[in-house]
Amino acid sequence: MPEGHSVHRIARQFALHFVGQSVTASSPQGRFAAGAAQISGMRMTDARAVGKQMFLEFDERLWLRVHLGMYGAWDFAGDITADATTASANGRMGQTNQRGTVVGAESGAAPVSPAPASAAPASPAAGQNGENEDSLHSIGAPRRTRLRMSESEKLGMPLETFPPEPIGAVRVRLRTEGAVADLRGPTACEVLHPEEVQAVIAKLGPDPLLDDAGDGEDRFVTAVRKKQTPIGLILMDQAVVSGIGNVYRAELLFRARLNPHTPGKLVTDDLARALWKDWSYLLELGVRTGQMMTMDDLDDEGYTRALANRDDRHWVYHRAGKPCRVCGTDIVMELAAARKLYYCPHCQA
DNA sequence: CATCGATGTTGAG
DNA sequence: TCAACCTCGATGG
Repeated sequence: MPEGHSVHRIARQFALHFVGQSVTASSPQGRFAAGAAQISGMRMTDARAVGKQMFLEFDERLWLRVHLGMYGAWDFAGDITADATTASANGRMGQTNQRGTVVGAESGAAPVSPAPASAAPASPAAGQNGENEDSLHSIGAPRRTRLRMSESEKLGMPLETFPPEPIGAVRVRLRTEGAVADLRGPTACEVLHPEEVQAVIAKLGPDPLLDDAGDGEDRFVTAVRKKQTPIGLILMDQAVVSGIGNVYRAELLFRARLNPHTPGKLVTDDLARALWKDWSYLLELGVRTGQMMTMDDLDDEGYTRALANRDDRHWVYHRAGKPCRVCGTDIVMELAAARKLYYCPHCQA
């Protein structure tokens, strides 16, 4: 379920609270007993996200690969910094509003001109290292609490006892002295050796958070413009670009005013580059705020509404039959590769 | 309380 | 192309 931004946030939780610690691994559900035994007692040495996949490294170069798939989720509990502040003003970035195209402008063919990720001003007390983790720390000292991380994040009840009883079918429990992470419902969960991790990553397209400084954009543009496949399908292809899911797919296409059926070959170089830059922007925004906010440039009222209502966060996703926010035309939904694809037939003609 | 649908991927046919 | 995987929030009665 989670698209790329959530996985990066989960990896960040592990980096913050587990890396460097000795970890006890178990499989309360039983299905991962053997794998858990392989890594239990080792120190976690790294936590990384690549697109929708997460890799946790342990001593002896053993890696745990996790893909949450449709329903997967991690529940954290214990002395963790629950990042609940993201939905507040903290998540509100400077709205570099040089995108007349998106707000209410009906300027048809104007390509996306998203603010580069780096241009979004960090909030006042931004950390050094280029990391913007103020939202993680702003809540103060770690609290003994629960935090569910799937497609959305929910703060649970404060903890009475530690560790808490596993709830439901927990495939893996990772535990340090002060914190617990429970994994349920993943599509993939396996222990790998470094070469196997490399093989998985090699098959993945670029992730803007990892490849932005390198050749990520060029790899993306080249791959897109080589294909006859409709761009609406290409954006979902994890071999072309990592981390985009059904929501970001629809929203990126709308923001670019690009028809989903356009063959990759016919997407101009400029437009392909704009798509990559917009994905970089939205991903960074999603990681920073914990929200899939694909309509930026909202006024305070709109922002409040968007936070309250999931349905007010997007241009076209999940809005079939509703009027386009820009031109009023009914948003269309059609199935593409068994996934629901939403777009505005007028703006994205 | 039962049913539906979902922000994903794989593998069988 | 489609079922299976597997969980839970939203929806409706």
